[in-house]
Amino acid sequence: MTASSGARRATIHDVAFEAKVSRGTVSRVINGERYVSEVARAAVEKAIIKVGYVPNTAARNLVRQRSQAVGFIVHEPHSLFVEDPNIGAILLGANTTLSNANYQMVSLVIDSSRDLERVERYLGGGFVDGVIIVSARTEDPITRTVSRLNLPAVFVGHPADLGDLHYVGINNRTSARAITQKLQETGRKRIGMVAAALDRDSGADRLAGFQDALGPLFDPTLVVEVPHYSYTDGVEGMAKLIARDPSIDGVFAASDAIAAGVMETLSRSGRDVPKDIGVVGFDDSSWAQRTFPPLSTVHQPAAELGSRAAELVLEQLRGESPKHEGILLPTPIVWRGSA
Amino acid sequence: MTASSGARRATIHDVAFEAKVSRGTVSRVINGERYVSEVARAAVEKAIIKVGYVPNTAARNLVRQRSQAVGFIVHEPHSLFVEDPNIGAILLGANTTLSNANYQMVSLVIDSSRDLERVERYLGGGFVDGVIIVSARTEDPITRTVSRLNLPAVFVGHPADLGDLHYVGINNRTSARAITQKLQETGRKRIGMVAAALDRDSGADRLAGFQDALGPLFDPTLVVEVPHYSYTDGVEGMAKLIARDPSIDGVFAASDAIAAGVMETLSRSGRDVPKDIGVVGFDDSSWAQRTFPPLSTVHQPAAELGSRAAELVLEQLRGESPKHEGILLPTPIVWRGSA
DNA sequence: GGAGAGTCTGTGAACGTTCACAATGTCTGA
DNA sequence: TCAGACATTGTGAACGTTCACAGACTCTCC
Repeated sequence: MTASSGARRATIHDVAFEAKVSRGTVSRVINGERYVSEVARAAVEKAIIKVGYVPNTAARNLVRQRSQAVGFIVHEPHSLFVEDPNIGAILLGANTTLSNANYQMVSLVIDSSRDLERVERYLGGGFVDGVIIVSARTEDPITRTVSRLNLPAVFVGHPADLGDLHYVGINNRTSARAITQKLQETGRKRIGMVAAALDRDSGADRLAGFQDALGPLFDPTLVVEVPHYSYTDGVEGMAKLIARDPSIDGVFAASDAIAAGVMETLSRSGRDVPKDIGVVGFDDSSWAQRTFPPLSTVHQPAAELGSRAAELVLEQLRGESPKHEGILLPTPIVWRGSA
Repeated sequence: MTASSGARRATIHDVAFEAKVSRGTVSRVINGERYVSEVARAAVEKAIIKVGYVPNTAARNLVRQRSQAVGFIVHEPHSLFVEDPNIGAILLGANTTLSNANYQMVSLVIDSSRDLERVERYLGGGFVDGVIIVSARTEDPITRTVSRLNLPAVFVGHPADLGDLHYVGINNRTSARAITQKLQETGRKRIGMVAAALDRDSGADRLAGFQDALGPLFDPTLVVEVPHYSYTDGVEGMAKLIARDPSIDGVFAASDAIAAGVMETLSRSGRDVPKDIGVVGFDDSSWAQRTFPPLSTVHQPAAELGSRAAELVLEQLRGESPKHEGILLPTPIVWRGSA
């Protein structure tokens, strides 16, 4: 109950009084412990409903010395956090799993070094029992922070210097190789790539996979690097690619948003997709269905990524040390009309 | 500190010992109260840094009888919560303001009646001190719940039956009228509308504003109703509009996402925007810049909506009763190339 | 019939704050 | 010089839980 509300909130004492047992017994019932007789349990359960008892989180957290909260740390510009459907889906997946386990999720966006400091203070202050970290880079200061604090952590994606920290991700390299091969099988000869976020493991691995697939045919002039996985970067990247080689007939875009931008540029330059040129993307986000024709892409199980990350954190919180250091989720190819 | 970490977390006692003052004085310094001498204050501040003290939220919340958290309730399907850039921006604005005031934000999505029950339990359990409610409908059960619990609440938007509950929003009706008039001024004669979400005040008001602008020229056959503010609804809505009157030369789409769908259909039907037909949207979300040509639309200050809502909740939490029952934010028209 | 194991229950202490109150000191003005 | 106001400080109690421990009871088996 809030301060403004008249009625006092029921406590464990009220339940104990109502059920004619002690605090201890009520506590045992609430926490599902052994050593409670059937009649006591029934009486307590009835009393809980009668007085409308809900445990006080603050009191419980105080004595148990934890916060019952998990931090969801996104190391990206604010705007991307809002727009990127991928991050949104990861967040939602994590949130669902955590709240089912009665944990609260606190989102923390790091957009500046001031933010970083604030987040580190927050983590050090014991406001969260564990963290899920999205889109960390290699040598990310946040990685050191969680190591130092000895805070149960799970990364979505896996920067190179993760040490023995846990992660859940996908194999960007083999997935990129697979979809590039599929694109080759449609008979394309001059295949380029709009690569992005090369400071992130995901970006670098997608490029590597692309190169794997092409093998000796790989031509570095047909690779354009752009900073972000964004629509506008796709628009500009494709323009450069066309300028470099107008005869290009296939493009692997490092993300669906980029692919949407790529298709925009292609349509403005009068090229027909997929007749003149085939386009494939990566993520299978909501972008993929907004393009025309709909995009062939790699399905990234974003929501599951989030919920598996949450599970790994919960395992550590329960004191189990997860069997796997990292989990890689499968990434089926979704073939639509764009290639 | 976490249970797994060795070092004990510093408490107020450690600070008091270090600064050679009492608990009470430390508490006064932390909470910025009067009646602390300069020398005591300085000693305490120094000690806090030395021992690395961070207040324990659980203990504080326990004695103060509050949770220091605000619920962010979204009454929409999960998927919309993730995709809709508007809701995302509102969320971000609210989150920023709340965390600056040292409040935590807890997102709660209501997608089913089971969710509703869970959320009501959560609110009744005192887990939040206040709530921000997004996209409630008229006669929404959540409205009754917050009234009953006497929980400080602020709505984003204003369903008809809000009573004396506070809200922050925009004037959908006058904004819709203004942009429709602007579209008329470009010389269009046959103007239609793809209306959406008529069960929501926003949807109904946008339609009303459209009708206001057209006055006697209003022709109900040129209004198509679709369920959601979504891209695919825009695609289908425009197809119907063309079928009803192929000579249509102007469209007001109830949202930017719808407008993007509308433009997709127009491009497939071989119509040029803005030469053959002018299109205007509503929201000024990221969609508006993804279309080609970029969309003329009504700017909805989504982030500010969120932060103002948060401010209103915080005011109530401080015991002030806000001066205004509702706040309406200005909505400038952003004129780009689509009309 | 008594030892020992197992089950069930109640109680005091602790978690780390805030808050009201009492005690002390200092200043001001008559 | 002293009353009263005001500033400053310390202390005990309370917030609502959990947890360890001790005590009581009930079996089982020799």
